[in-house]
Amino acid sequence: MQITIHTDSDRPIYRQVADEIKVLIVGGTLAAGTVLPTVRQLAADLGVNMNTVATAYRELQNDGLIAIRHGSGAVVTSQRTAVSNQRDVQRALRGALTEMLLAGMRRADILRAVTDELHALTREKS
Amino acid sequence: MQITIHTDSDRPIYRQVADEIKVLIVGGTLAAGTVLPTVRQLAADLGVNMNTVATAYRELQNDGLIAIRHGSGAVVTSQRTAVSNQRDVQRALRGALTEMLLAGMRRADILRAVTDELHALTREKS
Amino acid sequence: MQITIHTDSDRPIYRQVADEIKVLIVGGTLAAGTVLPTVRQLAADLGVNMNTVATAYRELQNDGLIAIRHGSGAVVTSQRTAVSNQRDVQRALRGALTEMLLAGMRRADILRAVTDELHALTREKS
Amino acid sequence: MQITIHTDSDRPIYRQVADEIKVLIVGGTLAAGTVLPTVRQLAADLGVNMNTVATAYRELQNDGLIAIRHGSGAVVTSQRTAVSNQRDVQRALRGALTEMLLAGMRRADILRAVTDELHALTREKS
DNA sequence: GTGGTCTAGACCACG
DNA sequence: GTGGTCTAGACCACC
Repeated sequence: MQITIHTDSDRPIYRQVADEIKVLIVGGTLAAGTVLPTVRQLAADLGVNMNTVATAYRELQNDGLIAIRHGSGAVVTSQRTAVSNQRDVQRALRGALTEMLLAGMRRADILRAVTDELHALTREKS
Repeated sequence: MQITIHTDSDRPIYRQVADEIKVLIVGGTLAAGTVLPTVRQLAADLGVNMNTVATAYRELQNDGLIAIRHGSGAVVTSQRTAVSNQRDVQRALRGALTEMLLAGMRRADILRAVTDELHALTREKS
Repeated sequence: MQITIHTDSDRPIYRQVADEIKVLIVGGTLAAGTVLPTVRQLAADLGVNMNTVATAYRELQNDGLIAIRHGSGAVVTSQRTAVSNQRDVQRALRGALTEMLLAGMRRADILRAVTDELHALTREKS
Repeated sequence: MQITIHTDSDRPIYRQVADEIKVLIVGGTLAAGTVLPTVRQLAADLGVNMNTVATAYRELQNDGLIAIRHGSGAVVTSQRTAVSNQRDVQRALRGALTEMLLAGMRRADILRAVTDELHALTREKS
């Protein structure tokens, strides 16, 4: 499971972990029935605290995307196609565009940045 | 001033306020020279503490979007003096793209949403 | 950590703290990776409120000089990630020159002081 | 009396006014015995509040540089050659240089900026 | 009356 | 235990 976290970001690590896994599930890369690594193992892989991964898994469980089986890891349970609503999307998108416009970026710059970052994000998860 | 905040959101209130005003300025709704409500006034309107609004205003001032003059309120400055750095841009962009991926949007959907919103934002500015 | 503040000064305490740390970082006394004291610790040392130190740290974070990680303190980042904009530069420079003119220094005195101090600052860095 | 103030600066207007006059006196442009404009007139010239100019004059009086004569303006009284101490100078200079180094400016850039700004400051007052 | 700053204390998110 | 945020209230600088 290829996950990249940015410790220097202001987004909580547990959320980065959860979000990356969510994207994989929603995107179909992780099908229902797939077994996720144990909390302990993923924590070791990422070099983060076990609590952090546990929190991420708990969030995934709350979203109904995985089932945590005591002693035997977690399993992807859902085929949900969306875990974010339109309002959040619009707010985030508008904020990002505003930031880019403030940076003096032109339409072409913005579109290029979007495709680049999109490419980077989805490639990391392949 | 049309600002709505969500106390139950996980985004800090001061940031919600700052971001909303930022969008209004970049969108042109708040033109350069416009006088913002006083800290106390806006705090009363929103039902939050004075300091919370003051923090939001300070952030806008650091971004160069408004000028705060002791004893005489805050005014919107020219957008040309504003600055935004690459870190802020990347952070916002990455967050927005993640949000869209979580909504189950595919590459084409995302690009369309970006161009649409970009169009909407810049059109408002005229 | 050698920091001294002057409560009777007209410069805000949080800015004094931030500026002193900034000089230490740029001068190389605080190298990248160095862990700063916790907010509570430094506040206790200086005899000021926690929030005051937190404000100073936030300013340093906004400048990209330190990275604050929830639950695990603040560390000095590489100077290369730091940013400073033209406004800050001009403001500081104008203030310094005015101060020197008020001290009765003439053009030659000022230029010599600048080169001397510049030499001292960059030499410390090695 | 050629005085320039920057309302967008974070330095208080009254201090800008006071400092500019101080520089003129310390620099010898305004000799002892010279009569300053009335508070009312200078306020009108600068487009600022009368209180602001009055505060500036009061500071000059406290520094022993001028004498305020009730009803007949203010007169330069001193030939003091310095109204700033070495500690303030060093602090301001170090802060400005730190800011410029953070902005990525090289030695040559810094020296040029200093001479440029110095020229601008002293020319304004001729 | 305006914003700036600081304090004290509280609660929460994070690791 | 760490930092983040918010509140309430106070005092000060500024205009």
